[in-house]
Amino acid sequence: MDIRQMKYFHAIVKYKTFTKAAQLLHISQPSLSSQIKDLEKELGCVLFERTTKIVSLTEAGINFLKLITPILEQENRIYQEMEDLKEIGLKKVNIGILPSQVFLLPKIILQFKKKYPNIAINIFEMGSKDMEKSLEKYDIHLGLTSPISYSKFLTYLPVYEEELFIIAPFDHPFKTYSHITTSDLIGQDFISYKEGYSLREILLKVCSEAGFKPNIMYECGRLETIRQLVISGMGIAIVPENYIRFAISDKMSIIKIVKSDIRRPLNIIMSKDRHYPKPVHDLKNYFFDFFIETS
Amino acid sequence: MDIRQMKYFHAIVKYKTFTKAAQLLHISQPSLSSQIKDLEKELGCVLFERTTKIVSLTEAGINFLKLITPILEQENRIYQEMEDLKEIGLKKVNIGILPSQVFLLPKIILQFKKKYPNIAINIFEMGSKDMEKSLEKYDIHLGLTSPISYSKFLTYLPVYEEELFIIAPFDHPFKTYSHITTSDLIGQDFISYKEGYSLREILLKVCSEAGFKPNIMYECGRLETIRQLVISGMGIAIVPENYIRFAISDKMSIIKIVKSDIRRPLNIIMSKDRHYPKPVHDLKNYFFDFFIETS
DNA sequence: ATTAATATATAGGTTAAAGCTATAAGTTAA
DNA sequence: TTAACTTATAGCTTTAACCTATATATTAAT
Repeated sequence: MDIRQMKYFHAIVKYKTFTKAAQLLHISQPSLSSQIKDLEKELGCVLFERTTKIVSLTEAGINFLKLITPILEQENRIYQEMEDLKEIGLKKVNIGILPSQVFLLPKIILQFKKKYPNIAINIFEMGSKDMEKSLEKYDIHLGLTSPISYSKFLTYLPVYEEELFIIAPFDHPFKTYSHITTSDLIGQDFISYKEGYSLREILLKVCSEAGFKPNIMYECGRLETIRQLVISGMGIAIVPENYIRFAISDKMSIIKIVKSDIRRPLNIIMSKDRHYPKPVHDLKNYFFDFFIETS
Repeated sequence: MDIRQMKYFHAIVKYKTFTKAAQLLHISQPSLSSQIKDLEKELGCVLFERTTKIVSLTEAGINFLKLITPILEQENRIYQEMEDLKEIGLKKVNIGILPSQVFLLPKIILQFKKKYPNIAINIFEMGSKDMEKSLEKYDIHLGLTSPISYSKFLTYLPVYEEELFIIAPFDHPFKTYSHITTSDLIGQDFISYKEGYSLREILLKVCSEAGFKPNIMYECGRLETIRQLVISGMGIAIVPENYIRFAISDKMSIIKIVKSDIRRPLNIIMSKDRHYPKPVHDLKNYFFDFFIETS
């Protein structure tokens, strides 16, 4: 099967005769007949009921018509989109980012937009696991993440290591603490990120450092939800430095964790086997510089 | 551009080297290189960044990958579906029917299912105009309709002529009438089908017979809505015989229109230039017989 | 630095298939 | 019966997909 044959078939459906279709396709009528014959042989069923006066579609032909239509449409789209791409070079940059880091985007995006006003930035919020998958599927150009595993298809560029904090309800005993050590956390109820998010791994690591398993009351994928649950008194949660720096912090206590070696590494991750256009590299560097400046 | 080339491209993406991909495709490495080169020339952009050690996708390559994926998927589907069709011959029959006639379907479908238990019947309710369009697009095999125009691509098989009735609110003066003549309708408020439905044309014809233009209070596409509006006292409506025969009739008055030559013709319509399989012809005959039996 | 290994690209010839012209065979309408 | 129109067949030509052999380029190891 062949797009060319599909187009031939389509033309016959449109013009209702082989002869007319062949003319419009700029091929001879015998060639067209022969191609349709080959196609029918390959599919194992007759597509047209031919008489000398009229050509009609068989049931199989109708089905085939319905099946090839999206292919022909998509083929046209390919030519158009590749043409667009040639002119602009790059239409949009897709970036993956952890929910805890979205707050630092405005500054970076502003910087990027100044240099590349015509390139759109698409932001995809997701956890560490999904970010690696998205990169491998070429859905995003680069990601800012805290890796929980390492893929050989990706490059990991460390940019920062975040301190960790505890957020607690306003009336929680922790409100009087100036800082927290890991052993203070024993016996507390926790709100945690779900599987595939690095903060979950961090929580487990921190607790295992103090020698206990955390009592996780609730798991979710959105930082805002965690904040609401903490405020409402369901438990305490671990959050990273950048969340504290940029998020609204009223109605809850924020206490730093000290005397722990555990930090949350932030990496920019990119595909190894992908050639990136300049704007993407620039964006990567803006991220990198941002962390150097603010640390 | 060519599905074969798309498959070649896809294989290189998958196996990351030309040599490996060529092996899996059962062609030589130079042939594969040449094909990709041709493809790149046609598209006007480079798809791979090649070094001897690694092959990486360019931005254009990523885009191309995303664009061809649906085509490759659809191609597989074509082979599968055409294979299925060969075995079963016909998987489903699509019929178009007027909303006013759906009530007579159960009996006909039962009859059809007895003979063809493995063929599904898809029912599409629509107005006369849409039914002709659907037939011409091969979306339905046959339609039961009351034609408001005649297309040279369709065959029209008259099967019945319906009497016409008026439905009116329960407290409407018509409730005492044993029958209605067209002149009785002067000055009434009407609920009508919208453009493209034959009952709208019928209403206009009936009123013009009595020499006036109807005052249409509300237009809609669903018979059930019309019934509700009539019951709630918004106006009266013309309905055909088969609606009266099979629909629930409480909470409103139903009065026959007499001394009018106007009937509502019911036709089975089919494509002229389409080869129909036997089950469709049988279904057509079931419709035909049904009307002979019940008239 | 040199060499071995491994990758893609190029050159030139072979083969398969898509194309052509000419003509046959079938159908409809005058 | 014939003229006009259709699709199908026969046989040849041309295009392009494919091959092998070899060149070129890069990496890794000696």
